[in-house]
Amino acid sequence: MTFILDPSEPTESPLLAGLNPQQREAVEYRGPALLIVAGAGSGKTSVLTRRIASLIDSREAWPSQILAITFTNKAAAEMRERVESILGQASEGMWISTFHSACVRILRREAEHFGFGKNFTIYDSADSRALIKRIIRDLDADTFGFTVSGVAGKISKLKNELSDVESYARGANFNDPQERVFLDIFREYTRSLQAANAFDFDDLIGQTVYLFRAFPQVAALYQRRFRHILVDEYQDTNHAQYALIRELTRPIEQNDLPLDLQGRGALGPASLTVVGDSDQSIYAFRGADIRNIVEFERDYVGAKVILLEQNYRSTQNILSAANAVIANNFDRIDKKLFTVVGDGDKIVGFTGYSQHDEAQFVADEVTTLHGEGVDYRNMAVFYRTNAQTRALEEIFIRSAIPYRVLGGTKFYERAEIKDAFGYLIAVANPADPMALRRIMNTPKRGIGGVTEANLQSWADAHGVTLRESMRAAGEQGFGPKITGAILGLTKILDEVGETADTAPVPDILITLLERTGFIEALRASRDPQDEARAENVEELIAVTKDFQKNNPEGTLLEFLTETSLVAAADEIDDSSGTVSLMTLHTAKGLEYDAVFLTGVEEDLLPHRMSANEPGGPAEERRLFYVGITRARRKLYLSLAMTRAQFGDVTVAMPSRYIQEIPPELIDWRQSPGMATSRGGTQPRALNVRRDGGSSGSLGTGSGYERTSAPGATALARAAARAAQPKTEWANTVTGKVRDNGDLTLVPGDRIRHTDFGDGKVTAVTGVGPKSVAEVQFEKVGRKRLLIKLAPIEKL
DNA sequence: CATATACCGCTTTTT
DNA sequence: GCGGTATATG
Repeated sequence: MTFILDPSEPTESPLLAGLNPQQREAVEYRGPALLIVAGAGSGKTSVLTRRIASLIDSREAWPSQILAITFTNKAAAEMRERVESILGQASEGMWISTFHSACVRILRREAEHFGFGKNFTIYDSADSRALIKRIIRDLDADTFGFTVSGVAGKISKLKNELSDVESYARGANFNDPQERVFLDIFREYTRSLQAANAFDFDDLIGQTVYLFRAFPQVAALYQRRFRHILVDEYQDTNHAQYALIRELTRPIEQNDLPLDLQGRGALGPASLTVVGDSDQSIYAFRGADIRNIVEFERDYVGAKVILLEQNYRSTQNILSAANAVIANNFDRIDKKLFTVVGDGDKIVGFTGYSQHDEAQFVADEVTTLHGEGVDYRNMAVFYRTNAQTRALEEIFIRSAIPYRVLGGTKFYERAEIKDAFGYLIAVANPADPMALRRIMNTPKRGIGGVTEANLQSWADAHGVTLRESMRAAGEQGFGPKITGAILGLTKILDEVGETADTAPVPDILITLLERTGFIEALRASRDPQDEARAENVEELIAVTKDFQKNNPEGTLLEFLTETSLVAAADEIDDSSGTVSLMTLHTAKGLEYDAVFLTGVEEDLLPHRMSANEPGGPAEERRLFYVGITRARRKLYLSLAMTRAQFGDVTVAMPSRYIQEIPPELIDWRQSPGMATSRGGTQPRALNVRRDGGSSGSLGTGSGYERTSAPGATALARAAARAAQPKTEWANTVTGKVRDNGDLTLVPGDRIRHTDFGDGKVTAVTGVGPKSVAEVQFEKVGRKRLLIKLAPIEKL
């Protein structure tokens, strides 16, 4: 974040140095409630950190009286660092964390008040779905048309509204068999979580609210502790989160205080600061309620509102585009971002013939920018859906561009990693049957589905947990081999479990994996993929060692908590020197010198699925707006004319949002209007109806003349599909991955690339499978290629 | 009970 | 174009 430093200003306090008047007021204002309406890039993080620092610096608050809620753990860590660097001291006791992390912390301390243990498991969405799937099967609910995702979505929605089984039942229509069955599922789901000593993601918030409401003396504990509460990204809070803040900012009832503190004068409500921008609200789909911010002044009477409109991040061209786009959302308070840094470069537009072509454009620009001195870590590629990464990754690998995909969080989703976690959870929380089921027969021990079901029904009949049923396997008439296998596993879990609270996490994991032969089984397997799986598990061991190094006192429970609550953006490693690839949602709150916004097409952005939802297109527009405003200096908008979905090719149309940007702000390298299905140069789609006609051609053709391309009209679609082999598009890149084995190249070699044609190697860097050739192609210029994977042959 | 094969449905975004 | 599930076979 940069600030304009005006040397003429008195520097009365370093806390206020370089702030504009509104920012300054946001730091200094004192009162019960403050809403900071902060446009994109208006320096709100700096304002928040300085506000916290100033509260501590002036002795108005101890660090331990501060609770700051951020959207990601990474943002929390950064905020803590910055507060500490301003104050020049550690700020012990300050809570800066996400909603979910803060609630876990509270719940671990207080869970025993209402029938949970502090060692509860956190079910991620995959766990929830697995449980729901089981319940649907057990209740034969699929015959009523219930799907796992449907039920999961509905339950999540209800929990975000703080509904539980009872309150839902009160309003339910029992004449509707569907509703009765849903209620059964919901009830069973809730019961299962309770029995498993587990919370799902939504429970973490909802149950904390329940805890505060049901146990006022517990609430008073936290109301008394947190005197200053600050919430970032307030526009994306849902009802449960809103209620949580509401509970924490309640005046404290005298008789809820411990006796020795009663009668020592009333303690008013904590002061609340929220920061948000309704134009950046992009989580309505998961229950975020924009009214939380719109109605803040009504909820907190006497609240002060401060507007931050000056942008310190982007060039004026980027801001003008952003302003123009968001102005199309009616029903918003008009707010115009401005800057004093000047127009900057134009936005660059590009239309590829396929998503590979588009990806190649992005890769080429990344390489060019890198050549101009822009570090890889200052570039990011955004997209609407995770599926879009495939083409980008393919091309990036071949172009030898270091990149990282955020939020695929593939690692923790891998089966072998979930299995390893299954062992850890089984040790930490013996009541959890889901973890147990995962590992019962991994590695293979001959305990199959039938045995598992028998163990479960014995458990149900005797009213005990699955784990206890396993301990009693000897009484259940299994064969000697199976009984031995069950008891053997139980013994290992029980013995390791005794050290669960004290032993270092890597020791626990290694002991479990060794005694169960988990890794050994993977290594011994003849499936070649199992070797990679074994390596992944080794990687997990490294992760636990890392954790223990950073948290010498860290326990298994803390490790499990930390790994359950990672957000996509937490994975960014600022020192890594890689280009970041992420969804537009993940991009919120981040900023980069150069931003590539890809797939700006109808049905993708706005996404097809959002079309029918009320408020859908407007939310998609905010998403686009968020993407644009992440860019500091260079913004690229790209799209493809065809996109492969489900394997076959579909025609894509430029997004309506592109038209909302004043044309003079965009420099089209290859405009959507340049090529049509009929092989002509009719303007395509932009400002044009589908039946042709002409007007508003954007950009002027330059260099790329196509003889044919997939069609833009419905009529042309069939013809395009039948007639066009990909190879006819000279600028496209084939989707094949190949392996050139040990092919070595030296400068001077001539090569032929399936897409780029002939060229001469000018330099070779790197060793072994990572060696990269720099090639001067005759037609398309200079490119970097990963020798092992590029579709090339030596001439 | 484990392994191999065929098929279906699906993909929006996330803590 | 994939991953998960249902089915058949050893």
